[in-house]
Amino acid sequence: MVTMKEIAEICGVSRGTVDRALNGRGRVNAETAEKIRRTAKELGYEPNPAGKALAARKKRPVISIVMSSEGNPFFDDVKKGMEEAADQYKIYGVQIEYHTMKGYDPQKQLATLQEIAGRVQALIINPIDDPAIATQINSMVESGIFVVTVNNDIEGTRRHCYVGSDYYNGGLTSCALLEALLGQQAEIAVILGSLKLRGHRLRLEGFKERMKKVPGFHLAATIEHNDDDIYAYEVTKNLLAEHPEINAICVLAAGVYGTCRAVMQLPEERRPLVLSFDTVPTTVEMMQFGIIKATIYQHPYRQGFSAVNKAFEYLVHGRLPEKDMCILKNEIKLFENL
Amino acid sequence: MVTMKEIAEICGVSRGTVDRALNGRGRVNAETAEKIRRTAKELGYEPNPAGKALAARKKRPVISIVMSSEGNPFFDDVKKGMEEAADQYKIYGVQIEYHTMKGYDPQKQLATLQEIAGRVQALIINPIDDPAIATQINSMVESGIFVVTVNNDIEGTRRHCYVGSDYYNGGLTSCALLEALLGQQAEIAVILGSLKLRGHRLRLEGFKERMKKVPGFHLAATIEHNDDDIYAYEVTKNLLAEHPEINAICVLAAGVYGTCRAVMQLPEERRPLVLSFDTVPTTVEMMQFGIIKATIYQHPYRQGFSAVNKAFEYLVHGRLPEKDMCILKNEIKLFENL
DNA sequence: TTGTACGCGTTATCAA
DNA sequence: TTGATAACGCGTACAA
Repeated sequence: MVTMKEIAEICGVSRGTVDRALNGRGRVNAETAEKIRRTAKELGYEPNPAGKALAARKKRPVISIVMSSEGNPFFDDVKKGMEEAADQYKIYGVQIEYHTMKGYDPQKQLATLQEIAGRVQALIINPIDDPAIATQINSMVESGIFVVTVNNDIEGTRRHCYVGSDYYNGGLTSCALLEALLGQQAEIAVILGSLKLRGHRLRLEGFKERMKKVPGFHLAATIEHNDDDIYAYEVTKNLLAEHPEINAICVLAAGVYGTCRAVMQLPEERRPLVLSFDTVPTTVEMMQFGIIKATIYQHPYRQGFSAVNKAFEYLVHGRLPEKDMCILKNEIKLFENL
Repeated sequence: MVTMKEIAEICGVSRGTVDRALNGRGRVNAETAEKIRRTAKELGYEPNPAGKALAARKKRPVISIVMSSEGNPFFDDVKKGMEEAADQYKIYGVQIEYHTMKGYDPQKQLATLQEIAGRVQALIINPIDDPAIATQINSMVESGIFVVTVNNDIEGTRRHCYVGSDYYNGGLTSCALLEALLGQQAEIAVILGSLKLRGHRLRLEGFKERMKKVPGFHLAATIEHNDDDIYAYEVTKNLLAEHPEINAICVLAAGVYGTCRAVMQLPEERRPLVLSFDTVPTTVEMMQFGIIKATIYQHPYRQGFSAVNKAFEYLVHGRLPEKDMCILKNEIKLFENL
């Protein structure tokens, strides 16, 4: 473990000079700077985070979290992960503020971003898929704010990192699971919130791609319900009445409860197999009743924890994430291993 | 965020006194000590780890890791988790030493433990299930060493924490998965390493317990292969010849490859469904070939990382684990979501 | 362009 | 029984 002090002694300069050379703060002779950087490299110098943390303590950097989490129980665990991470890092003087909202109105999210833009050092956002948001994110990155997208990514931005699941793979996995459970023949209904949402689109693409390997799979219907349980209930009820041949329902996003309530109205022997995503309380309840056979889990707690962790590592230690994607695996859960 | 300095000012004493009072180093007046402790509590004082790390840098505590990992690829990921955690913590001056061995000879592990007993501050062990080991662990705990069992627990000890999966639940999950994939009828062979190993026993118990819910499930054979692939191959071959009615094989531990090679010799339409545990390279290969339908994953990387994390938290911050068990979930993997 | 000095929170040592 | 002081590694304001 080499320290700046040691490097200073070796190079015959003061600690201040080493600091300026290594951190590119200018005001240092080009040759000596070069020499310092070289010896630092040779000796494998790495700054000690503990020292950094102590010194950076008075800066009190602010991490702002912007999420459309209200009324969406999936985000309860994401937030728990964020809070526990924040708790672990509070001694470093990092401050965290939450901006939660309900629904996916781009203007509303944009307004929040504009409000915080000049005030925060890092942004963790569950972005709404809209050009105005992308533009705003880019301008914030430009101005030196560290940006992490969480749970959903947004294209066309220079955000530093995405933390979340691989939606396309989630669709693949859902279809593969269906094949494993049901065999080669199925009349399938796919239910999702909205094709306007990038994640839902990607899951559907993955699902369809995997379907190509199973000639006996037929997609009887694809339904959008705008994340509304009541609407999902009505639509599913009509669907099952019109298409009694359906023997599999894959809910690729939210609205799980409404769909399940519709399925429960059928006599047990006529109920289709139901697959879902996530493990919100109502989903767990439906697994307990045997209505949902299996669900795909995308580690919400770890998403929240990792997102805050990336921001923290940058703000306190100046470390950029190794990869610009932190992908958490899609896991399959039966009731037994929830 | 209260600091010792602030407490010192409030109580009208020096930082040194506050240090002695709060850390029970003696040599401090009983009344002032009490006063200091009270105000610290009132103000919610918590020591700043960054300061601690800096100050404790020269102590260089040693964490010793004892594992029967050689020749067992499952532990590759466990070790990777340990190494990355160690890397993250090296600035705190923690030193890590590995003692790996091959096989499960209690005397050999005991000798290692006796060698390190007087020299280390923490022990992370994948314990062999033997009374002599239990006794030695207890005596080490007694002498102030922080002990974490990893991947396998051992009964009758006062180890501080266990990090690993729930084996009983793994058995439950394996059987539930079989039911989901195969329906209510199955002639099953269960294959495991050794009933002398606690984890294997527990998985079998869980499996049998879950079987009670499915009257059509019949356990045709239970086979031990002592974690030897060649032996597993031979035994499986004989088994399949004698019991052509077997349509499901659940490998509850290692020997997966040998079993699969035997299954591959059958014509495709006569091959039983195979379930396994873990995702070692040979298992992944067999999933690619479609021989193994699904496998149960117990987060080896996170086991390693968490175990080192617990030891670190104790040695550097003096924090005991909140719970004496850190259970990582059993996850179900198809080839698609590996 | 370079060096000095202080502060961050904790622990350890030595002097009073 | 106490207090003062130095040290740990880094950042920074200020002096030279």
